[in-house]
Amino acid sequence: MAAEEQFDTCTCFSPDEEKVHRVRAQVKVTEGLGQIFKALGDDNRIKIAYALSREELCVCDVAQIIDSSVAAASHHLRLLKNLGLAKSRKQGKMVYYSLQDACVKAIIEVALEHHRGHCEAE
Amino acid sequence: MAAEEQFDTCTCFSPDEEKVHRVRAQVKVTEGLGQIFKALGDDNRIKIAYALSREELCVCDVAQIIDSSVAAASHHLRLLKNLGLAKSRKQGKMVYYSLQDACVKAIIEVALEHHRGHCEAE
DNA sequence: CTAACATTCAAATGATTGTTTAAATGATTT
DNA sequence: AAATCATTTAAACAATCATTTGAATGTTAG
Repeated sequence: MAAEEQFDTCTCFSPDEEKVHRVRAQVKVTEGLGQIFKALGDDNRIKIAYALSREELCVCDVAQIIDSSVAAASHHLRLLKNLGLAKSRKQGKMVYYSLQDACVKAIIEVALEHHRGHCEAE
Repeated sequence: MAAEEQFDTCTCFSPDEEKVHRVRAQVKVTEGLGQIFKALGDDNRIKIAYALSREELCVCDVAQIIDSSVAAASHHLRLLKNLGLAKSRKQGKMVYYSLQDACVKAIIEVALEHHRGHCEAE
């Protein structure tokens, strides 16, 4: 019994082999999608994103809202912008940020709905 | 000029003080919301979540789909379950996982829509 | 009861990531 | 032009998190 040990941990291959291969192919559409969630998966950045869904804000405002240094706020805002979740507008020395589009707002709102428990069970 | 230096980095306090305080209060509704996004913000877990939105799967299936060890798959599934994003059902020695509700599915779908670029600009 | 199997658990390692600090842009005002 | 201010950048540090490994549960079949 040495040749069969090429399968290291689990032997439940045959029963759902077809299913596994099918889903494995479908799952490829999520490529790169994780970054969007990763961006919103920080306590400070979800605060920022929600704040931007309510008002256009400058870096300094954001820093005060999340109670952080300006550098940290700028860092988070740049990340959100680079991922296409936020956009910026320069006016004088100030830079104003807002959400990229209604779709980003929708993501936050649906997640909030789930978080509040207002979801039909399946 | 020593007394004024209690403000460490930024002096733009007065112009939007009211705005900042208002948004700072609104932002509190996002408390705990970051965890949901953090859960979906891992490349393997978003794959798992999307897979579960398509089919009910056992731990072993999931491990093969994301090409990981069974222990790692189990770890991710438990995390999704603990956060209320997935649910499980035991049948014999197997444990079958699926998404918690339609709301979780909606979060993924809206995010996918944004990721594909099918979003009305603001 | 024993053996085999799917899953879970727990500790340790390695990699990612958020924050801090200090310096550097870019823009306005005097 | 010099000084001030908002923002950005970069490097260093601290903290978080995913994965691995090996062992432990709990379930079914012989």
